[in-house]
Amino acid sequence: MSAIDQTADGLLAPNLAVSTVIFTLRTAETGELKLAIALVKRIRAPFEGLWALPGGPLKPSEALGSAAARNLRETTGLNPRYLEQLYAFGGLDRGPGITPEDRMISIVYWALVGTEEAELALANENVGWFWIDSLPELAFDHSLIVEYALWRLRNKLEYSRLALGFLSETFTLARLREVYAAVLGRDLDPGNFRRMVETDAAIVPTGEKLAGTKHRPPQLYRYDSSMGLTDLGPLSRPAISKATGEKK
Amino acid sequence: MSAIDQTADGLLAPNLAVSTVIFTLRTAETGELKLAIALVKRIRAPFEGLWALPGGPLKPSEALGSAAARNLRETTGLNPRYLEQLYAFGGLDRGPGITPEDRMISIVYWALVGTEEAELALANENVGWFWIDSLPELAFDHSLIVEYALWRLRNKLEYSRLALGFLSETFTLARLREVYAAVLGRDLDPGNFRRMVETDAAIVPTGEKLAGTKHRPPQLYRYDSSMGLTDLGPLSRPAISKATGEKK
DNA sequence: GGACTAAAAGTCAAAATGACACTAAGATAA
DNA sequence: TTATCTTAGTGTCATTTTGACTTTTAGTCC
Repeated sequence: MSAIDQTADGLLAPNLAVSTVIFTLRTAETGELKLAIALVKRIRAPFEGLWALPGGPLKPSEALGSAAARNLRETTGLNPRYLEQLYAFGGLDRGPGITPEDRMISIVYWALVGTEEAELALANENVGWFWIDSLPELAFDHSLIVEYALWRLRNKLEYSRLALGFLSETFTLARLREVYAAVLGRDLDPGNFRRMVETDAAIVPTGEKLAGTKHRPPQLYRYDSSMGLTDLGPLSRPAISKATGEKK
Repeated sequence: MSAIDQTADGLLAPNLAVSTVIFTLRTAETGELKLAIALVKRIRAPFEGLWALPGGPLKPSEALGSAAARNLRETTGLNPRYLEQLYAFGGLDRGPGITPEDRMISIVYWALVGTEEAELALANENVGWFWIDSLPELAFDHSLIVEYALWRLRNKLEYSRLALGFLSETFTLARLREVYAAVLGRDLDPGNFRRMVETDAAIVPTGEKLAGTKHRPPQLYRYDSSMGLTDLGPLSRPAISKATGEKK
């Protein structure tokens, strides 16, 4: 049961796993949107009984991002709206009682899933959503990982369209503003927020209004998905050696 | 010589390597600073004879960042001024002729080394500096990796103090501006640049001036290193499971 | 002393930002 | 039928930030 094996050239190959921080927004009892993540309960040592990030080993002929997406589907039954690599954690101090022999390299992704879908996600005694502001004790160094993922999410939200990853096809500006408020943890001025969104060519009015409110009916907007939620630079292109570069 | 081995639980563990994109600035024949990276020549298949990023396997009880720093020392004889994880590349299409059995996961770091030190770095027929704007054909998907590292460097330069990673203890504003120009590939207005730097409390005048110029002697500045070159968020803290969190 | 060079300081208009006030369009209550 | 409530949507204004540019300063070189 050792996590380490001898490779052909005499070096020790540490075990490799892919985990994902899955964010969603859910409606709290107070009626406001709140940020939550998906956790699974560990059913074996170490840290048996504690909550941890969903994850698993990497399959032999599986790309890293595919492994994260598969894992997300298997634990929540959902497809991510957005998926990005977060960081590779491979320190030797990833938890008390972890010896260098048990050493584990985790390639961690983070994902956004829609508010509506998240309600339908499978949840049982071993899988569940947890409010980001009141997480239980987590296994390994997963608390740090979640903290870092949250930091990235908050940063990116301010200079990208990531917020749309939480919403469905059409939405009102008030709803979009709620997303920002929930993630950033502070309210935004409605007027200034509207000005900001209107300068973004990727967010366009549908022409229809949302009926049934007890006040003036708001305009519905749509996201022009040809523009992408964020700028990943060269990584958005397929990975091809410019050298002998054929293949597409 | 297979790159894959059977682990105890029956899964195949892919080989894992750590590579680094090492940036420096060097003085070109024209006298201006230009961005360069360190490459090593491959002495075995695949891609034998082509240039590649310096890297090597991860040692059993070595942290990922330590492996990158060690590797940097071994290939250039230098210590990095700045070192940050870039990305984990683990796709199945990392180069022509690479089968799923040869699959390799590369955890790539990027580093900055000082302009002065870089001149002293070891260079022979198998290691050398290459101008970023005229790279040779690279092995594997290393062209993409370099492109991505450059994109990150350029982005971070604009909202951090990373430029100082290329310079030594004291420097003039003109020199610092040269660094920006070299990395970003465009000139900056001297007046506006000065205004920007002067709002940064981490860059302070030493009180001394640089003599020997054929014009008005410029003020020397120093970097207050208590502030850090960039904000890495929660990752700047030591990784400790909040759970049973002792250890420092 | 005059020409030359880059340092350093200053000017100014345009653009972006933050804090508000005001008007519009519906539902609901009197 | 009219007043009230609530949020949508528009408009204003002062402050800050940004980019382009001018002027003055302190040295070297001839």
